[in-house]
Amino acid sequence: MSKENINLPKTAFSMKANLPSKEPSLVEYWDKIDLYNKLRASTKGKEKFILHDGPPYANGNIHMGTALNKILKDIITKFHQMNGKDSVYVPGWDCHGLPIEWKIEEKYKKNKKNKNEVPITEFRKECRDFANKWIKVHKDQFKRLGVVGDWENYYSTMSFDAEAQIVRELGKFLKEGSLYKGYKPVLWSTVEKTALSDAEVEYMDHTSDTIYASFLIKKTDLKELNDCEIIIWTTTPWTIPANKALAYNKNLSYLIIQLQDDSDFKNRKIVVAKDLFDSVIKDCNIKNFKILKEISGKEFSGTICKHPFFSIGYEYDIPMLEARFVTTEQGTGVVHCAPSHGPDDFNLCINNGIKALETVDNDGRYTKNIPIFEGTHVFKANSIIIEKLKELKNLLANGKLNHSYPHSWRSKAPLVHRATQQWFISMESHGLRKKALKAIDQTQFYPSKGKERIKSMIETRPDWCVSRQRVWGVPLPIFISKKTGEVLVDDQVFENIAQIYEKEGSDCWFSDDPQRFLGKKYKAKDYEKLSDIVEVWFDSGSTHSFVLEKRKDLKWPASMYLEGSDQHRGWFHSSLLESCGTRGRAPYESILSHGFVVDGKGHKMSKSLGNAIAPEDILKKYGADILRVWVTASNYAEDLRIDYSILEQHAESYRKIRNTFRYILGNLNDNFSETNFEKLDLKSLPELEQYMLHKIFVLNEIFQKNFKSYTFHNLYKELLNFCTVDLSAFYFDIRKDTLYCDPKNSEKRNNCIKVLNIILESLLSWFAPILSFTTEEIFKLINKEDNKSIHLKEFVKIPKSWKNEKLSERWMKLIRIRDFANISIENKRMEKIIGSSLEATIKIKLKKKLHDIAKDFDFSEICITSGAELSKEDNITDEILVETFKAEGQKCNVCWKIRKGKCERHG
RNA sequence: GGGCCGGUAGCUCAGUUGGUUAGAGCACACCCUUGAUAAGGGUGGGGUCGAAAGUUCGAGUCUUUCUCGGCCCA
Repeated sequence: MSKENINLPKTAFSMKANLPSKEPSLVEYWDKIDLYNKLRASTKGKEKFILHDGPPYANGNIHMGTALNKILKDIITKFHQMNGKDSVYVPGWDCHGLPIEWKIEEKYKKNKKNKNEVPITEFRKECRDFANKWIKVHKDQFKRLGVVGDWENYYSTMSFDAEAQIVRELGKFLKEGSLYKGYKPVLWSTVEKTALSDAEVEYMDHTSDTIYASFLIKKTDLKELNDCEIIIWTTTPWTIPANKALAYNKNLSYLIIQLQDDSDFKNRKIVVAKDLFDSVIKDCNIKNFKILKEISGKEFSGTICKHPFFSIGYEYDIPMLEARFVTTEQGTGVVHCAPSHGPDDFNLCINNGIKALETVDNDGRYTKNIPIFEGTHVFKANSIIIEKLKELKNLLANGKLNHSYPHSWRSKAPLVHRATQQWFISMESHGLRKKALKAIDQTQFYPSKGKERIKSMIETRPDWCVSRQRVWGVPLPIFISKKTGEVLVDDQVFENIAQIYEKEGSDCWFSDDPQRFLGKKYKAKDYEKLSDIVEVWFDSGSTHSFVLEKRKDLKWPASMYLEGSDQHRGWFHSSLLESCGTRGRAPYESILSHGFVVDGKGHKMSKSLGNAIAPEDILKKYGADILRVWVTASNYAEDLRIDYSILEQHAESYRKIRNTFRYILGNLNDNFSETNFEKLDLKSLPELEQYMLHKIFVLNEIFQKNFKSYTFHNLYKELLNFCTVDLSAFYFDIRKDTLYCDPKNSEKRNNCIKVLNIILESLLSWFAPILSFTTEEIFKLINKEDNKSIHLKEFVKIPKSWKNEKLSERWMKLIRIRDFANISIENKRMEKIIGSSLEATIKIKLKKKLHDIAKDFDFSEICITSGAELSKEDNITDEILVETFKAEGQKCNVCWKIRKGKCERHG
């Protein structure tokens, strides 16, 4: 007998995956067979599942976070598709905004070209080209990950119909009256010359000048305060000229102190909070002093001070105002208020009838409203202000402080608060906050903690500032009457603008005659045309209107929005507000948020730490399916760790899965035949096969449960365990004998082949959304027809009849006996009495109860030994006792079993 | 600095309403196999659950503080 006479596995499915070189050809294949449209056709008319793509910014190569995001989206889309829904995925890109504008400006700077000399439409064209270029790059990178979507008809926020629809959406807010003109301090970058959104600000350490300055009391109701000086502390001396008020806390105690050191302040009386007294004394190096009196903050009421620059033209009154935001964390317990330069200051002043003026221009220079210092840049003003205070003897002390301070994320330059004219959507005027909170309650969150996160943000957020003083964006469609100062609100005008944009885009707003937009009803000379653009969060917040609503293949609201957890403040947030403002509900039914990709130690990835991994490198080394395994096996509710050792581990489990497939394919000789699950005659199968079908039934239940809760990492673990524990180490190992050594036409072998077919079909469908490439590779091997794909299949439907708890319980007991046998065999193996388990014969002693269950089974088969004797034995300590002996006799050349005399099967 | 979330074996993850010696797979060690072979099988050693304190008859599971990490905000 030789190897030719037994049925050894044979397959074209290689053990080595070679994913990096194999995967790209599968991407081509999907393109070639037009998989996306085939998918649409295959589920036409079925219930839709719409995962609306959150648009990535069309700039730079994708990073791990993007890869994670897209793979997760693809997995979910495929799951729903295979679950029988029409699961449509339309990818999109976010295109407007500062980062691209900045890139183009940099290019100009390199070429020594001045941006202001370039026509605005030309500049915008370059921005558009830039975005288009990156969309193309991204598209290929996403496809390489195995992501299937409508790549030919993607959406972008800069498409003409998007720009048109954004105008219509803004029109709705204008018409309603919730979009209003405001005058508020915003964080302003004097480098980029623009206001920045929250997302564009980053906090970094910064060393500021600090000063203790004095404000002489001019008028007070408390006689002890006469001739006293209020001391304030600030880290922005340059805001002193814009000072309009002082804030105190009525719940604090304050001290009046007479200074006695030899200095400018000798014998002068100062006032500071009692709790901060020690730190002020220390900071200002005060040695000799006398505490004259302790007063309550309440007693400041009605007090008026003089500006420290009173004598040089700052002659206005500085009232003291009560404010809760004054604390004793640092400073003096009195806060200097410049309404143009801080939100707290602004609110306090406006509530007390003090208006903010334009004190600093776009470039960061003092305006004419700042006497003496006009034209000075605020970043150069500190030393000048400090000198002037010193000269006027109103500087008690100065120093430096290193603290966290807002910077531009792009230029890294420090920012300032500056009052500018801006356009806001009110959270209150038309109940937007209330609507949004209600919408959150009606939304399903995965994981559930996302709900509280976005809720607390909506509860406390201020009005939405939607204007930007830039050029690369959708222009605010606003005309202001020169006569009345009123905003023009007319549906016909908005629609006219929208229709123009639909044809040619929004560039024309900047170049064309305003009359064109106004139509015949109004005269251009009566109106001022705004040149602000809409902030980009409004763009992306409107995607639901120009993608979900406009496309016939989609539906509104979306079934799901899926992004990183930072988008609770980003896209989830802006989409919610936009949609609640215009349509009264969220544009999504559910939200799935994932954590961030961090390195193997849980630290964030950064260039400076050198711990970042590029998706590109992983694709080259391992392939996309390994990356997809990493996504699936990780718990996205938390941060996701990745490094090469983690990937190596996932690659290892991939190999296990691949070999599981390979074993099946080998024994089927790549001849797959589909089984009618419902018609399968269970009774005709051996118990072991029935048990495997039961296992498949149970696994399918677990699979469905985890799919519905989107807990893919648990699902993957179950699949992997099935492959390793139930198949490789158990079923496959036991059935090798039958598969290899029984005749091809034997009933037992055929039954096993039947089950292998079922296992193959099940595993393929379960793994298809995850291992999109590998399952397709296998599918192509076993399906000779052209133009087919595993992704066009549905998940297997497992008949309830496969469930057999009684049989399962029985087999769990048999497996326990097998475990005992293995330990006994291992002992003999360690003693070098036997090598392979087929060299052993075992004697199993069982107590009656277990014996009754086990007596009809052949344990030489279950334990892969040459012989097994079963006996009833009640005099044993354990329930089970297994003894192993060296099998005696001759080894059969075919099945390798050792028998005295001839082999029953092979003679 | 504030808010939220998290820290269970080397790795990825389970641990139901607090209750028997904390689980799985992978990795590791040793052995076997050479008819899944750059594969396969068996056995085994690893955590006291980020740290401390507290509540309780009893805590990975509740409370507080601290620490580390992440996200968001200032």
